[in-house]
Amino acid sequence: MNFWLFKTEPDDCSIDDLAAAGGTGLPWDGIRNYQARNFLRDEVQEGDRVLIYHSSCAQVGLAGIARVIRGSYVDPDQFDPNSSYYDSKATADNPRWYCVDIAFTHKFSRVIRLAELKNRPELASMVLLRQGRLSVQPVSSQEWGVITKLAGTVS
DNA sequence: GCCAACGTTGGC
DNA sequence: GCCAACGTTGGC
Repeated sequence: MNFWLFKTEPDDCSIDDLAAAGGTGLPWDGIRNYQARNFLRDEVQEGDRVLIYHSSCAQVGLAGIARVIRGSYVDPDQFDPNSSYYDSKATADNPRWYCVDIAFTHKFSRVIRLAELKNRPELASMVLLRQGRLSVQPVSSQEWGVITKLAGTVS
């Protein structure tokens, strides 16, 4: 069982949207970055836990927790010319992009702000703080522990 | 809206 | 394979 952080713009899909989707969860699709794709395709597995990060919004930071309920499968949007995630170079025989399904588990009682994460020496090595522009990234079990403690959540 | 930091593309 | 030009992410 591994830990991850997924970024999302809450205007697009927020922790509340995930909660509204219930146990069926939502496909985490539209990832079009190779490094993120490789994590999704090769490493993210059913049962893994996911921190939900809200980006490009008023309250940037960690909003809650989800669980992977379906491991990697081919992202169908890449074949749909009407989708903004369409990729003309992807074929059924040779798909480029993958997604997973996740379901809501927990919403933090407050957003743990990016600034707060930056202030924590224990979190200095978080991928989030060291590398920009990566929307799917690993989280260590130690970092997970620090963060859930900050959130006042045991999960 | 600005802009820094990165990723991708494409000419050579 | 290098690297300049360009596009995107994402905090502020």
